[in-house]
This record gives sequence, C-alpha cells and structure tokens, in this order.
Amino acid sequence: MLSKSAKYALKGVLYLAMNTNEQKRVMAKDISGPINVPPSYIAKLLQQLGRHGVVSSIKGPHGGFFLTEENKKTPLIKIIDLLDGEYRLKSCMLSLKDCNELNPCPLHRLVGNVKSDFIRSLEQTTIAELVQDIKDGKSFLPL
Amino acid sequence: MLSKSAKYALKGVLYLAMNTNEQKRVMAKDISGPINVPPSYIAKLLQQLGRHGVVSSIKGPHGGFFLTEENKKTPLIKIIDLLDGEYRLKSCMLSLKDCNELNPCPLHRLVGNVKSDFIRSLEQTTIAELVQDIKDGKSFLPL
DNA sequence: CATATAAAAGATAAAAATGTCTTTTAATAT
DNA sequence: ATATTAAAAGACATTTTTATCTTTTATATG
Repeated sequence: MLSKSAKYALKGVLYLAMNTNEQKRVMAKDISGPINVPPSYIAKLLQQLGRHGVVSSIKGPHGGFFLTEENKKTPLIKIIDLLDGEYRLKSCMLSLKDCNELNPCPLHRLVGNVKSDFIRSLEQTTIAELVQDIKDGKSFLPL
Repeated sequence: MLSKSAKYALKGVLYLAMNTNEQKRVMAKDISGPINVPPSYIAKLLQQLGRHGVVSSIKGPHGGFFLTEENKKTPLIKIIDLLDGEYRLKSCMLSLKDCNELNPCPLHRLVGNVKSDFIRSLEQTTIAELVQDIKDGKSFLPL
C-alpha cells in the first residue's frame, strides 16, 4: 500500500508531533527506538522531510528534529507523496494511462469512490488532527 | 498500491478471459503486446498462476494459455494475494503488529471502512464479472 | 577561538523487485 | 520414431528500494 519509507516517515513525524516543540528537540538516533526504524534510515527520511518544510531541525548541541505548530498543519498526503510520489496512490489500479471516469478500466468501478474518498481523507487530515485523536483516546500508540 | 507483477497478472488473466477458451489458446509471446508487458515476464507470471489453478495451459503445438469457465470464477483477490502476498493490501497502514479495531493506530479510523470495503470487493468480484462489464459496455479495454 | 555536538550530504552496501535468457519437459504432427 | 512446438523451470542480469557508513557543515558552549 505505502512504501516502507512512507510508513517510516509518517511514524517519525507522528513521534515528533507527540514529543517535541520549538524548545524540546530529539535526535534521529533517539527516535529510532521508539518508532522501530533504523537510526540512519529515519535520519535520512527526516532530512528529506526537512527540505520540504514538513519537519524542522537545528544542528549542533541541543539540536535535533522537532515540529513547529506550523509543521503540524501538514496534511498526511504531503508526506506520502514526498516519499512514494503521487503516482503510487493516485494512479489507476492497472496503471493504464487513459483510464478515467468516462473511459474506466475493468477495475475502475470496483475501486470506485473508495479510492477517491481515501485520498481526500489523506488530503484533509493533518498531523495535528492525528495527535488530537491520540490525546482524546480515539487512537493509540506505540508506533 | 499493487505491485507491477500483480497488475501485469491481472491484465494477463483479463486478456485470457476475453480471448481464450478450452479450444482457443494463446502463447505468452502473443499476449505480451496487447497487454503491454514484457514477454518473458508475463510467461513467468502465467506459469505461477497456472500452478495455483488460476489459469490453464497446454504445452506443444497449438498449445498455450487459456481460461476455463472454472478459471473465470477466480476472485480478483486470489491473483493479488498470490503475487503481493496478503500482507501488502491487508496489513495496517503503518504496518503495526497490534493495530486492530479495539486498539486502532492513528491512521486506522482514517482508512476506516474504506479499506475493508475495498478488500471485500476484491474478494467478491470474479474475473467473469469483469468480463461481463466489458461486454455490457460498462468498462473498457485496451489494457 | 577551540571543541564538541548533531544535522546535512554523499558514498557505499545489501536486499528485493523487475526483467531476460537458456535449458528442460511435455505435447503434437509428420 | 523423429522433429517441432510451446510451456515449465532455472539461471542470470538489471533496477529500485532499503539500509548503513563516512565526511562535511552549522551551531552552541567553554
């Protein structure tokens, strides 16, 4: 469904959302354990997310990765698209170039609104909202 | 979403469903073009599907791959699971081992019924039904 | 300023997925 | 029987994804 990279990235960002802010930062190697992702791999992913404004970071002593309130407004789809490309989730089930509503491939109706609804959720839901759910006891950690 | 192998396999089986029967068979190399999949790759995939009773085949002159009426009753999920494994489609969005309805991960509700509905469709829909849709002008080729 | 710290960037390695080629086996037709 | 055909099986090559390691750059602190 999602690549490992996308899953790792979502877990990393979620961890940062729950455990950091402008003042309190965490180093890549300290995220690794709690989210169960290899340290140098999560570092790479967070750096990539940093370049695109999804996470924040500061170098040097007491530096590390963190999320600003602004960062937390990132919609989930942005993280997924950054790592998997838009194509993976949004393309036709059979990767047919000219499959669309008017000229649907044999699997198109089957997937139907299901997929578009799903993608809309990912576009409309932000990291902040996921955090709120956790705090409201609607969903659970650990990652 | 699906691996290339799964997409290729679905296209191959769909092509067989539309163009073959016990009497009329096609060779791997003649499927390749119409469905736009490398010849030796589709051959491998069809052999694998053959081992699991999804397609039929006969060796030698006038041999080739084909689908029996029985074969056409195969649900789509079988083809997908064979190539991608059940895990890919059915596991939690974050691949968390103990995510379930009672202990949902942060993405669980978001995906919600959408995913289970989708999987149910794949379980309940057969190749034969897709063929019927095409014949009824509800969906379109080419692959 | 010098030093230590931690991210950024780059290079390299390992594993998995995709794709191709060759040999073997089974069926057909002459 | 023999030759031909086409799938089955296996070996091999390429590409992509995942993972690790090393060097560089920026920042804070003494």
